[in-house]
Amino acid sequence: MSETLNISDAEWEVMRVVWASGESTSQDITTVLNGKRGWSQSTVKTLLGRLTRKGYLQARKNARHFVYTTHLDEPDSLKQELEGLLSRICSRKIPNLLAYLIEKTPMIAKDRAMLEQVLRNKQVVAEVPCDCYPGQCTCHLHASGTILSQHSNEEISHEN
Amino acid sequence: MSETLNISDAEWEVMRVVWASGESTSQDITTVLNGKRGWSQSTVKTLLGRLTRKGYLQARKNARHFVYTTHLDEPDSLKQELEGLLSRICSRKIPNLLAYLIEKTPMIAKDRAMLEQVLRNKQVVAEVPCDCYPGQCTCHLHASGTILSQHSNEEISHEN
DNA sequence: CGAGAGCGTTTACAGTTGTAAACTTTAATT
DNA sequence: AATTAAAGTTTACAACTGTAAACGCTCTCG
Repeated sequence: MSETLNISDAEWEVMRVVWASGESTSQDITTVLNGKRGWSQSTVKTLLGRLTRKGYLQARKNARHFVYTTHLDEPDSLKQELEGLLSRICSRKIPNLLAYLIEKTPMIAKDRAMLEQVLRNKQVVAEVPCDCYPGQCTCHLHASGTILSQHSNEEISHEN
Repeated sequence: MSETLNISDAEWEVMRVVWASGESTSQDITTVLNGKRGWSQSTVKTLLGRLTRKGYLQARKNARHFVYTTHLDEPDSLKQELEGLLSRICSRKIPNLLAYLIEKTPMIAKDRAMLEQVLRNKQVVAEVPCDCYPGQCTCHLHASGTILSQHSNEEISHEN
């Protein structure tokens, strides 16, 4: 339905306030972000405008003022942003990345137990296919026709 | 030493080619990215220029042409980009995010075993502190002075 | 040695982002 | 009803991105 979610860093700061309080006035948000980032009311208002235009926030008229709410879910939104980043590397390398994340994330015993449980239930496959475009991953080095010509002695054909 | 790594999506496409082949000429890269994204030689050259200026790529003069290399490590670079995203949510919520990532990442048995091992070795703490700025996380709702003023009690909910 | 091929550099240009001032509309107060 | 304060809207503007054409230097081939 929605296009790819696209929330900038500054916009995310605003979203966090809305997510935290459920409903926020422009003033609420300004108070928080002025404290955290020193932003002026103008800045927050611009961000609110952009987020509303993008459809990520709804402005509802309250007795005196506008109240902003969102239909977006915070963890879901972050997941979407994560997808983009994770697609930057070969899917075969992602488990290693996960290992790193697990190592560096502080957690309590319950978290660890939960993750262990998830892992225990995890279905594995016989082989994870490399999803990279040839020439962007070493998985393809041994593949048949490598796109790259070995730049050595031969001169190059100029296509167009 | 280096500032926060900052590689845009388009630049990353170029980096991937260099990472994959170790050494690439502008032409190598153009070939790959023309195939994958339809980019012209000009586009690739611009990107190469920007990456070189940022210090992410080195241009070394070979016999006839330039060869680009990098000192950056691909997984490390991605980790750095990930940090930025992960700092968008409360550190207490990260384990749940990890659970999601584990679930959705296809892996082979060895990967799962490796992750299980990592988890087994994982040190846990008694409590994970909320690292959010007050007003940006519900962890702070019960904290003493809430920054946000409660806006009026009367609710106007015209939800559709 | 001159011409063309190849490659890096400069310039271009629209769209997004970060930050904010100025302007306008609306609602509360006197 | 006029004034004013608050909130939304418009305008601003530089930096960064995505995409690419034009320009210029150098190396190689004839």
